[in-house]
Amino acid sequence: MNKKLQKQLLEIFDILARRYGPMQWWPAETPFEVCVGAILTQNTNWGNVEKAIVNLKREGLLSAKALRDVPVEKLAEAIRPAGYYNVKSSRLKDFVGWLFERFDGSLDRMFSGDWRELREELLRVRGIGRETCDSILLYAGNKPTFVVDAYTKRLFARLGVVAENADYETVRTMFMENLPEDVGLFNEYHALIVGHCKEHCRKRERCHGCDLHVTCAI
DNA sequence: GGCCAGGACACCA
DNA sequence: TGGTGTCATGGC
Repeated sequence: MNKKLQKQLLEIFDILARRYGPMQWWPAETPFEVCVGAILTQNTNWGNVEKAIVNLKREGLLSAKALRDVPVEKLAEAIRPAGYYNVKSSRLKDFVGWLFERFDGSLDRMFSGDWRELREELLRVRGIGRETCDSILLYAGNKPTFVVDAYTKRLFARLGVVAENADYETVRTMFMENLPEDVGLFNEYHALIVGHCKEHCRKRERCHGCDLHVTCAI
Protein backbone atom coordinates (compact mmCIF):
# COMPACT_ATOMS: atom_id res chain seq x y z
CA MET A 1 0.00 0.00 0.00
CA ASN A 2 1.50 3.30 -1.17
CA LYS A 3 -0.10 6.05 0.89
CA LYS A 4 0.69 8.80 -1.60
CA LEU A 5 -0.73 6.79 -4.48
CA GLN A 6 -3.81 5.90 -2.44
CA LYS A 7 -4.38 9.57 -1.76
CA GLN A 8 -4.15 10.34 -5.47
CA LEU A 9 -6.54 7.55 -6.42
CA LEU A 10 -9.07 8.69 -3.83
CA GLU A 11 -8.71 12.30 -4.96
CA ILE A 12 -9.45 11.33 -8.54
CA PHE A 13 -12.41 9.29 -7.35
CA ASP A 14 -13.78 12.27 -5.40
CA ILE A 15 -13.48 14.58 -8.39
CA LEU A 16 -15.34 12.12 -10.58
CA ALA A 17 -17.92 11.34 -7.90
CA ARG A 18 -18.73 14.99 -7.30
CA ARG A 19 -19.25 15.56 -10.99
CA TYR A 20 -20.99 12.41 -12.19
CA GLY A 21 -21.97 10.21 -9.26
CA PRO A 22 -23.67 8.13 -8.17
CA MET A 23 -23.64 6.01 -11.31
CA GLN A 24 -25.62 3.01 -9.98
CA TRP A 25 -23.97 0.47 -12.26
CA TRP A 26 -24.25 -2.03 -14.00
CA PRO A 27 -27.14 -0.99 -16.29
CA ALA A 28 -28.99 -4.32 -16.04
CA GLU A 29 -31.98 -5.78 -14.21
CA THR A 30 -30.44 -9.06 -13.08
CA PRO A 31 -26.99 -10.59 -12.44
CA PHE A 32 -27.48 -12.85 -15.45
CA GLU A 33 -28.18 -9.83 -17.63
CA VAL A 34 -24.87 -8.38 -16.39
CA CYS A 35 -23.04 -11.50 -17.56
CA VAL A 36 -24.67 -11.38 -20.98
CA GLY A 37 -24.05 -7.65 -21.31
CA ALA A 38 -20.40 -8.07 -20.32
CA ILE A 39 -19.86 -10.48 -23.22
CA LEU A 40 -21.93 -8.48 -25.70
CA THR A 41 -20.16 -5.20 -24.97
CA GLN A 42 -16.72 -6.53 -25.94
CA ASN A 43 -15.25 -3.84 -28.21
CA THR A 44 -18.75 -2.57 -28.89
CA ASN A 45 -20.75 0.57 -28.26
CA TRP A 46 -23.14 0.06 -25.36
CA GLY A 47 -26.07 1.44 -27.37
CA ASN A 48 -25.76 -1.50 -29.75
CA VAL A 49 -25.65 -3.90 -26.82
CA GLU A 50 -28.91 -2.48 -25.50
CA LYS A 51 -30.62 -3.27 -28.79
CA ALA A 52 -29.40 -6.85 -28.56
CA ILE A 53 -30.59 -7.15 -24.95
CA VAL A 54 -34.04 -5.89 -25.96
CA ASN A 55 -34.17 -8.59 -28.63
CA LEU A 56 -33.12 -11.28 -26.15
CA LYS A 57 -35.81 -10.20 -23.69
CA ARG A 58 -38.46 -10.14 -26.39
CA GLU A 59 -37.49 -13.65 -27.50
CA GLY A 60 -37.47 -14.91 -23.93
CA LEU A 61 -33.78 -15.74 -24.19
CA LEU A 62 -32.41 -13.91 -21.18
CA SER A 63 -31.86 -16.91 -18.93
CA ALA A 64 -29.17 -19.57 -18.70
CA LYS A 65 -31.56 -22.34 -19.67
CA ALA A 66 -32.99 -20.45 -22.65
CA LEU A 67 -29.53 -19.58 -23.94
CA ARG A 68 -28.42 -23.17 -23.54
CA ASP A 69 -31.39 -24.52 -25.48
CA VAL A 70 -31.76 -21.96 -28.28
CA PRO A 71 -30.16 -22.81 -31.65
CA VAL A 72 -26.97 -20.82 -32.06
CA GLU A 73 -28.21 -19.39 -35.38
CA LYS A 74 -31.30 -17.94 -33.73
CA LEU A 75 -29.18 -16.52 -30.93
CA ALA A 76 -26.81 -14.92 -33.41
CA GLU A 77 -29.72 -13.25 -35.20
CA ALA A 78 -31.09 -11.88 -31.93
CA ILE A 79 -27.79 -10.29 -30.91
CA ARG A 80 -26.95 -9.05 -34.40
CA PRO A 81 -27.06 -5.32 -33.48
CA ALA A 82 -24.22 -5.85 -30.99
CA GLY A 83 -21.81 -6.80 -33.78
CA TYR A 84 -19.48 -9.84 -33.97
CA TYR A 85 -22.69 -11.81 -33.66
CA ASN A 86 -21.19 -15.14 -34.77
CA VAL A 87 -18.36 -14.84 -32.27
CA LYS A 88 -20.52 -13.61 -29.43
CA SER A 89 -23.32 -16.14 -29.90
CA SER A 90 -20.84 -18.98 -29.50
CA ARG A 91 -19.24 -17.23 -26.52
CA LEU A 92 -22.62 -16.98 -24.80
CA LYS A 93 -23.18 -20.66 -25.56
CA ASP A 94 -19.78 -21.55 -24.12
CA PHE A 95 -20.45 -19.54 -20.96
CA VAL A 96 -23.85 -21.06 -20.18
CA GLY A 97 -22.60 -24.50 -21.17
CA TRP A 98 -19.85 -24.16 -18.59
CA LEU A 99 -22.30 -22.68 -16.07
CA PHE A 100 -24.51 -25.76 -16.30
CA GLU A 101 -21.59 -28.14 -16.27
CA ARG A 102 -20.05 -26.62 -13.14
CA PHE A 103 -22.94 -25.01 -11.24
CA ASP A 104 -26.13 -26.52 -12.61
CA GLY A 105 -26.83 -23.25 -14.44
CA SER A 106 -26.98 -21.25 -11.19
CA LEU A 107 -25.15 -17.94 -10.76
CA ASP A 108 -25.84 -18.11 -7.01
CA ARG A 109 -23.89 -21.35 -6.82
CA MET A 110 -21.19 -19.93 -9.08
CA PHE A 111 -20.67 -16.99 -6.76
CA SER A 112 -20.96 -18.97 -3.52
CA GLY A 113 -17.35 -20.16 -3.33
CA ASP A 114 -13.97 -18.43 -3.22
CA TRP A 115 -14.10 -15.69 -5.81
CA ARG A 116 -10.36 -15.71 -6.52
CA GLU A 117 -10.58 -19.35 -7.52
CA LEU A 118 -13.70 -18.59 -9.53
CA ARG A 119 -11.78 -15.85 -11.36
CA GLU A 120 -9.09 -18.29 -12.45
CA GLU A 121 -11.69 -20.76 -13.64
CA LEU A 122 -13.78 -18.15 -15.47
CA LEU A 123 -10.67 -16.97 -17.30
CA ARG A 124 -10.32 -20.45 -18.78
CA VAL A 125 -13.81 -20.27 -20.34
CA ARG A 126 -13.56 -19.41 -24.03
CA GLY A 127 -14.61 -15.85 -24.68
CA ILE A 128 -14.21 -14.70 -21.08
CA GLY A 129 -11.15 -12.47 -20.98
CA ARG A 130 -9.90 -10.42 -18.06
CA GLU A 131 -12.21 -7.45 -18.39
CA THR A 132 -15.30 -9.55 -19.00
CA CYS A 133 -14.37 -11.79 -16.08
CA ASP A 134 -13.85 -8.92 -13.64
CA SER A 135 -17.04 -7.20 -14.82
CA ILE A 136 -19.01 -10.35 -14.07
CA LEU A 137 -17.38 -10.81 -10.66
CA LEU A 138 -17.83 -7.19 -9.58
CA TYR A 139 -21.15 -6.20 -11.11
CA ALA A 140 -23.01 -9.52 -11.09
CA GLY A 141 -21.39 -11.11 -8.04
CA ASN A 142 -20.42 -8.15 -5.86
CA LYS A 143 -16.86 -9.44 -5.52
CA PRO A 144 -14.09 -6.90 -4.75
CA THR A 145 -12.14 -7.08 -8.02
CA PHE A 146 -11.23 -4.00 -10.04
CA VAL A 147 -12.33 -3.78 -13.67
CA VAL A 148 -9.79 -2.36 -16.11
CA ASP A 149 -10.90 -1.36 -19.59
CA ALA A 150 -9.59 0.76 -22.46
CA TYR A 151 -10.94 3.89 -20.76
CA THR A 152 -9.18 3.09 -17.49
CA LYS A 153 -5.83 2.53 -19.17
CA ARG A 154 -6.18 5.63 -21.33
CA LEU A 155 -7.19 7.97 -18.53
CA PHE A 156 -4.67 6.80 -15.93
CA ALA A 157 -1.85 6.67 -18.46
CA ARG A 158 -2.60 10.29 -19.36
CA LEU A 159 -2.69 11.17 -15.69
CA GLY A 160 0.76 9.60 -15.38
CA VAL A 161 -0.35 7.00 -12.84
CA VAL A 162 0.42 3.96 -15.01
CA ALA A 163 2.67 3.38 -18.01
CA GLU A 164 1.18 3.91 -21.46
CA ASN A 165 1.68 0.24 -22.37
CA ALA A 166 0.93 -1.28 -18.95
CA ASP A 167 -0.82 -4.62 -19.22
CA TYR A 168 -4.16 -5.51 -17.66
CA GLU A 169 -2.97 -7.22 -14.49
CA THR A 170 -0.47 -4.47 -13.76
CA VAL A 171 -3.17 -1.80 -13.83
CA ARG A 172 -5.65 -3.92 -11.89
CA THR A 173 -3.08 -4.68 -9.22
CA MET A 174 -2.16 -1.01 -8.94
CA PHE A 175 -5.76 -0.17 -8.05
CA MET A 176 -6.35 -3.13 -5.78
CA GLU A 177 -3.15 -2.71 -3.78
CA ASN A 178 -3.67 1.00 -3.24
CA LEU A 179 -7.37 1.24 -2.51
CA PRO A 180 -9.37 -0.18 0.39
CA GLU A 181 -10.95 -3.50 -0.59
CA ASP A 182 -14.46 -2.17 -0.99
CA VAL A 183 -16.95 -3.54 -3.49
CA GLY A 184 -18.97 -0.32 -3.48
CA LEU A 185 -15.87 1.76 -4.18
CA PHE A 186 -14.62 -0.53 -6.99
CA ASN A 187 -18.11 -0.57 -8.51
CA GLU A 188 -18.53 3.18 -8.53
CA TYR A 189 -14.93 3.96 -9.50
CA HIS A 190 -15.01 1.98 -12.73
CA ALA A 191 -18.45 3.30 -13.60
CA LEU A 192 -17.22 6.86 -13.08
CA ILE A 193 -14.18 6.27 -15.29
CA VAL A 194 -16.43 5.09 -18.10
CA GLY A 195 -18.88 7.93 -17.56
CA HIS A 196 -16.10 10.50 -17.63
CA CYS A 197 -14.29 9.07 -20.64
CA LYS A 198 -17.44 8.75 -22.71
CA GLU A 199 -17.79 12.47 -22.32
CA HIS A 200 -14.17 13.59 -22.68
CA CYS A 201 -11.64 11.04 -23.80
CA ARG A 202 -11.10 10.15 -27.45
CA LYS A 203 -8.78 7.51 -28.73
CA ARG A 204 -6.16 9.60 -30.45
CA GLU A 205 -6.67 12.87 -28.69
CA ARG A 206 -5.98 14.11 -25.24
CA CYS A 207 -8.94 15.05 -23.09
CA HIS A 208 -10.72 18.28 -23.91
CA GLY A 209 -11.99 20.16 -20.91
CA CYS A 210 -11.05 17.33 -18.62
CA ASP A 211 -11.34 18.46 -15.01
CA LEU A 212 -8.81 15.88 -13.90
CA HIS A 213 -5.94 17.48 -15.78
CA VAL A 214 -6.68 20.81 -14.20
CA THR A 215 -7.58 19.75 -10.70
CA CYS A 216 -5.26 16.85 -9.92
CA ALA A 217 -1.75 17.85 -8.96
CA ILE A 218 -0.27 14.68 -10.40
C1' DG B 1 -17.67 7.93 -45.82
C1' DG B 2 -14.32 7.12 -42.17
C1' DC B 3 -13.75 6.50 -37.36
C1' DC B 4 -14.87 4.46 -33.20
C1' DA B 5 -16.96 1.62 -29.54
C1' DG B 6 -16.88 -0.60 -21.80
C1' DG B 7 -12.27 -7.32 -26.07
C1' DA B 8 -10.81 -11.87 -26.96
C1' DC B 9 -8.33 -15.09 -29.44
C1' DA B 10 -5.46 -17.41 -32.88
C1' DC B 11 -1.22 -17.20 -35.01
C1' DC B 12 3.40 -15.77 -35.49
C1' DA B 13 8.32 -14.65 -34.52
C1' DT C 1 5.85 -11.46 -24.26
C1' DG C 2 4.62 -8.64 -27.98
C1' DG C 3 2.68 -7.51 -32.47
C1' DT C 4 -0.98 -8.26 -35.94
C1' DG C 5 -5.28 -9.87 -38.22
C1' DT C 6 -10.09 -11.15 -37.46
C1' DC C 7 -14.64 -10.66 -35.97
C1' DA C 8 -19.31 -6.61 -37.50
C1' DT C 9 -23.01 -3.42 -36.25
C1' DG C 10 -24.70 1.31 -35.80
C1' DG C 11 -24.09 6.28 -34.46
C1' DC C 12 -21.88 10.48 -35.44
